[in-house]
Amino acid sequence: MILEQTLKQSTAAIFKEEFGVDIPLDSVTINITKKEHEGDYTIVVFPLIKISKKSPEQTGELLGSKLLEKSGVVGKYNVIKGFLNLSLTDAYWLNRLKEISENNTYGTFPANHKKVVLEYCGPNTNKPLHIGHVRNMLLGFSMSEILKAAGYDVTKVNIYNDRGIAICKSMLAYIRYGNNSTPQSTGIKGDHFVGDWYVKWNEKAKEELETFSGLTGDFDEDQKQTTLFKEAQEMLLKWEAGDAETVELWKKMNDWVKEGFQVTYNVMGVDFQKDYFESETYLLGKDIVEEGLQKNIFKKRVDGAVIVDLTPDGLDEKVLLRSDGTSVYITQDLATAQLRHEDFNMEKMIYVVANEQDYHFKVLKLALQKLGKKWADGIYHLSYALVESPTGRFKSREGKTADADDLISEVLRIAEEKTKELGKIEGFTEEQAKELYKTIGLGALKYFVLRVNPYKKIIFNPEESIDFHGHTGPFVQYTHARIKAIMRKAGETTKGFETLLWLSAVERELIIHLSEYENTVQAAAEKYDPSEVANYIYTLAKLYNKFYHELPILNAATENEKKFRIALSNETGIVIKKAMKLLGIEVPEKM
RNA sequence: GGCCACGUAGUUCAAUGGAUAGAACGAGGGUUUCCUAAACUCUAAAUAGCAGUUCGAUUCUGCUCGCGGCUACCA
Repeated sequence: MILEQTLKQSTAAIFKEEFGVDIPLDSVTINITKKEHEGDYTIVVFPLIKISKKSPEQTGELLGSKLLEKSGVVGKYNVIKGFLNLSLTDAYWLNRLKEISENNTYGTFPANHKKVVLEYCGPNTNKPLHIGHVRNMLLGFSMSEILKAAGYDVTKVNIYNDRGIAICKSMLAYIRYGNNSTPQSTGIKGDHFVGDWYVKWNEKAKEELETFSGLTGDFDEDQKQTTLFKEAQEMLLKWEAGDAETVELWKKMNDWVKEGFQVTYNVMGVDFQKDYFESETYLLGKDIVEEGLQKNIFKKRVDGAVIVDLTPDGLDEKVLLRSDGTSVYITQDLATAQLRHEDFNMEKMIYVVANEQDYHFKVLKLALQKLGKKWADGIYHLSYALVESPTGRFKSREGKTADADDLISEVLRIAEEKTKELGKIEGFTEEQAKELYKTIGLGALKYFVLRVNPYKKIIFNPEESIDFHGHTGPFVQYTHARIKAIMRKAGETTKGFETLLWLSAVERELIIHLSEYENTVQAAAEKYDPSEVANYIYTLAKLYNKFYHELPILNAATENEKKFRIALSNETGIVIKKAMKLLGIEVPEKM
């Protein structure tokens, strides 16, 4: 914040004056004062004693007295060991609150005209979305909101892995056992419908394997012996050859899947401005490989495969094109990256992809950089850890517990149950009640996922339902609803307040925290980390509840105090709503 | 084997190299003639281990142990 900057500068000026030394602003560390000590901000004086050549206490005392004298905002100070605790004047904080509440775009930064392309979700079209996609979508969507607030021009894109052997397995099982059924005829959501045929294929392949002997026990390996696998491979070849019948079925099934996904996207509240399809890009990329060969950056190995040698960068040799001239995964990613550069000419390209692919993205970025593509510097892999069950990684065969749609309906069900238990829906229409369950249920789920730092794995126990108390989405939502109740009662007659007030500790803490919001948005954008925002909101809500409990608002002793507390409540409500929006979470007016 | 993450109360998560490591859930106690008790409040409870750098280390370095991922002409 500006204030911290000011304090640093004042400190530097004082040191210049007292000791004739220019100190770098970075050497002044300022923290929020720990609550067991008196003060708002704390300057750590240890790093400064080398210059002052005095004890930490003396240095702190000197700096404190000078700041008190000159800064105009410091009301008092105390020194404990090497820590200088500064208390700013009540007037400063009251004016700060005014400033914030008069700023309609508080927490949103002016447009910086930098274009960001953000890829997230990246589903396969042979099975429904699972809990990993949920984390991905929440991170991706939230990151786009945060970057927008930080001033970036964000375009969200999706990538569909819509080709390959897996989808052929679904198609094959459908042809054999599907009897021309459809999602419509069966009432099954499209992505689940297609996923069921994928499961069917696996079942049948296992049945077939029972007739074999001399297996390795590794299904991935053994399945290759089955006729079902061979047929799927044949189908893939037909697809690649453009066989009309195969392509038609493929399109039909892909459309079902995408319709199904769209339903989930809508519930989750996520969207995309552009879709990319591997089926359209998997053949591209050879030009880029050729370009690399021309420039002598890539090499053709004796067996004919094209590789990039990344051993100087601490990585390995990586194959970019098979010896038979066909593409591998990274070939198309090189192409897709190039395509997006041409489509958007972006400054940054963010990939929200699980950390299993850390290596892949290192290679991708390096390969493009070696080709001299400057825009590749803007590639950032927002890597996140997997969601695991207490017993380890969710396997698709564990089925229901990891399915995204099941997870969502479960959390909505719990929201309904708990809300009814608490008798919170008096006066709600059926429609409004449904809306509330959705708000709260999704709020719980989204917050649960987003409050955790992306690089940390999330342990999710499907046996224990997601919590609605404590450090949760509903807690924050409840705080917002409380504030709105106050605002409804306060009406319009209480605008503005005089800054001649004495602040209590909670009020002061609340204003300080509100004034940290801008920093939080910026930090979250810089670190690509929505959990910064999630943790910020929790502290804000927690402080507000404390304030609400300790002090009367509508029944405050004086009219001015009342106006001030209403303004403080109002602003807290606004910031909660804004910040929750950055996480893609709605907040209710009543709950 | 090599490379990359991670390891904090019983559990799930916090902590720009700074003070007595914060919360939540769970456990045990308290608060409702008072603006929504999905709240507030008190108590017990943790840095995997060993060295090193530093005035100061959960944070940086090295080693050990543990867990996971990557190590494909799969995606």
